[in-house]
Amino acid sequence: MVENEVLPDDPEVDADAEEGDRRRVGPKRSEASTNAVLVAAYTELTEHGWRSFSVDRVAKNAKASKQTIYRWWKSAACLAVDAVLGTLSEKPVAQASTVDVRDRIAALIEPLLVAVRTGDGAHAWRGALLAAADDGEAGEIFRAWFGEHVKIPLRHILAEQALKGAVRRDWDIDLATELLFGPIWHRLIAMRGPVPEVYTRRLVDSLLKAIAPG
Amino acid sequence: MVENEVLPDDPEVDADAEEGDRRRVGPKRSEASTNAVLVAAYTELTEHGWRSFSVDRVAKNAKASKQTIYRWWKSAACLAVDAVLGTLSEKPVAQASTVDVRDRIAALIEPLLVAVRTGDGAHAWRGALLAAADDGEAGEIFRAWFGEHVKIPLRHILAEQALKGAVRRDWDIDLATELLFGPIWHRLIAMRGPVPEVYTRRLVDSLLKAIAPG
Amino acid sequence: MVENEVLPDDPEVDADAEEGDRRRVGPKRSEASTNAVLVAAYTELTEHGWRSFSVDRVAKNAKASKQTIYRWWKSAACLAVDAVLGTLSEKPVAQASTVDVRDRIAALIEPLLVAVRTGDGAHAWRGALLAAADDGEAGEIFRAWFGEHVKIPLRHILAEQALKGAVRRDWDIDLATELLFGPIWHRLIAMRGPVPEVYTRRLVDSLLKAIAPG
Amino acid sequence: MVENEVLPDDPEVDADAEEGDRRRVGPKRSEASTNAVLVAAYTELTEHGWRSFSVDRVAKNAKASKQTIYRWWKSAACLAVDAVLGTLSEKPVAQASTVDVRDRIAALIEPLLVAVRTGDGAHAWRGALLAAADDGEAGEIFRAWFGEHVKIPLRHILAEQALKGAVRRDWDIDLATELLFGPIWHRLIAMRGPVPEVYTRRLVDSLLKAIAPG
DNA sequence: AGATAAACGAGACGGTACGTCACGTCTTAGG
DNA sequence: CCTAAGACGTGACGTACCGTCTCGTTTATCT
Repeated sequence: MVENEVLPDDPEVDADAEEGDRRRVGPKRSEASTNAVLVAAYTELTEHGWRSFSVDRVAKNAKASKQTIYRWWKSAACLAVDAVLGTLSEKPVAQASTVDVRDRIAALIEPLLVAVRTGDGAHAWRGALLAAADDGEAGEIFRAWFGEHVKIPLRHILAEQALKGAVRRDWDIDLATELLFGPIWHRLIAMRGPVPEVYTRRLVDSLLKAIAPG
Repeated sequence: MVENEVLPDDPEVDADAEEGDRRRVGPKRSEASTNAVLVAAYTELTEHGWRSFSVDRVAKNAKASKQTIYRWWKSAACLAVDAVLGTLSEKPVAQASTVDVRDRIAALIEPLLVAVRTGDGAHAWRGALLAAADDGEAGEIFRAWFGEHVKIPLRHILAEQALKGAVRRDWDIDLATELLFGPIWHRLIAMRGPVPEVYTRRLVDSLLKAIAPG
Repeated sequence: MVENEVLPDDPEVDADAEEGDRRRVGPKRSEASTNAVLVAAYTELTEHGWRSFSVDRVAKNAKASKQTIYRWWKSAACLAVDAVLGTLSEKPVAQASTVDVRDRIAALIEPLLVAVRTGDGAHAWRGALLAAADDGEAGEIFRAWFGEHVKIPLRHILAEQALKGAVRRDWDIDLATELLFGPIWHRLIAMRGPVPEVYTRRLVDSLLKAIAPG
Repeated sequence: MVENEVLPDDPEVDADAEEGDRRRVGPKRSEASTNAVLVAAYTELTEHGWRSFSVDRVAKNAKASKQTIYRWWKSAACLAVDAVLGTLSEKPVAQASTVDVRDRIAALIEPLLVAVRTGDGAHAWRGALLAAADDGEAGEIFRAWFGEHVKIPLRHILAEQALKGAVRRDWDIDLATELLFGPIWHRLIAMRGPVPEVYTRRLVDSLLKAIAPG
């Protein structure tokens, strides 16, 4: 789950310091409220899209106060991005390098492709994308998630392939990610349509062809 | 220039009807006003982005009344899309089939790539895309333009190549367009950044490799 | 009725100028809306008092928008004062100097005393007073009204009496008004109670005694 | 000092009951905190007036928690009234009946008149009055104080004068107090201005004249 | 010396209202 | 009949406070 980081500065770092634990007092962030807001925000995206995304409505549906929302999320856009990213599996399983490279790459786009298969999922993801494109902070959150969950794993995979000579020498991680995801955004954003069911193989093929050596 | 078609009633159809010359009287649409609105809308996109796009502000800056805007454009999104698309050259010159295929494909993306090279252009195009993604009508306008100026020309080119055997038999126009444009959207929308200057060749190459026969 | 003056600058002044009529175009202020707001504001005062006076509620009850309220009144306090002062008879009839001085003075406080006789009236007037005391602009409006409808008439009356020798030479209009009205505010504000029914004579007597010559 | 009575239910009543001594344990009310809150509340009144009086701000400035404030004062209005009344001298010295009656009456209004001479004092007192007028409980507190420190002493004085025949037979304590204080409220509330420096004599004179026999 | 309980600072929470902004519609007067 | 100007009802914005509540810490008194 990606959020505005409010972590209480890593207590274990100085926990064994003699006495200097200057810990917060007072009530803690309410988990129930947080979850209700995230769910309501996701629903809001599916029902009203990004342009008509209303924090008032999210607050009402989550039985939360607007103040609570603005306390933990910098903007409506951040909330929208967070709500959608949070629905994806927390951590992609690190895959052994013996697995077929096609499958390993496919695993990076599969969760997203599954999510946008349904109408609601497509609406929500389109909304999150638009929010991330509208708002600087939300963009940061999205790109941070994208870097961690996509770019870094993909870089590992391709670096291995490069060692084997299966990838041209001047391969570029940016080119690779945009070949994998660009087509999805095209369908989702520019064409405003659903993303077809059988699509994974096509994307992986395009990528592998484009960066094949020779 | 793409606009909400309000050209009603094709005057020549019933002009010579027996006495139906119920022709419009009064002043015609003011060209000056139209242009001022389009310019103001473009500026609005570059300065405020799509989320904060304000028709009130456009009207004020264009010294036009809101009524005038709503008379000729169905929504703010339509206006935004129209304002941006209108800045592209009216008609791509139909190119002889003798020209190199790389250059002919490049000509389809070149105007867009040139436009988004500047910060303002990137903001404006990003805004137009978001508007088209937000709003059904605006999406139609965008896709109509895209079909006419990109998809049809590209289809012609690829069909010719297919005849020469330079393109695999199962080539698909949708796959082709999304390979050409997807990466641009990825940079513009998902990464919220500028699009690099030397990019055309890379896109054309990716496409040709992906649809190369064999 | 006392309001933020938006009078269209006295058109008859330059109406007969040859051509320079730079008149406003566009819709005029809606009388219906104005009245509905004033009524709702008065009711709001009687039902919730000044501290809990809510512009949102006034707007809702008047079926008006908050924008409309803020367009014509500088603040909630100004609206509250205006709503209450507007319920008093527009102009006190100018009275002949032959009428008994007691009655002429009584006529200055009678409308107010009648108004605060009922519970609602007392609540409303208390609210208006508090609003005028809270807010600078609202205070101006109240004092302007007070000057015009009370101080000036009272000064005339007392000046006449002074000529007859019925009033001491060093009479002071401020002293006079505060002797007449101070007791009312004491009852209304400090004691938070109603103002007794038979009260006029007492106030007039106190005043006349205090400024009697000798 | 006038406060919401939170006396711990008269312990001596049942203290010697057989085993009912369920006495309080734990820390007592913190005097430092109480004073800090009262000072902060007074400052808040002088700086923001009553309408914008904020308990949050008082708590922050007093380095107290809101809980502590709400534990000891029923409402913001009560706190405001308490903070202002607390600044007046605790007990007016009971004056011998040989002192001149003018001076004895003057002593009842002098502390207030001195307090409102400064800008801050006038703001604070205006605020306290408005708070007392807005809120029922705060009004009670104010009127209780007023009864004890003004009405009762004044009644004694006037009763003595009545015995001497210096006051008309139908004198009324309410009339007397409102003649003494009404003018002050008029200046403070209705005119929103300062109260002039030389004023005491005028008020006492008005009162004595109004209730003089004959 | 515990154990118990209240007071305290801090501050999160569900709410209500604020005053502003923008929406899309409607009204007026001028050309 | 188009246009500029702009008032209107609607509704969302992001902020400020409200009064209640939950924390963990700090006293004070009672076992």
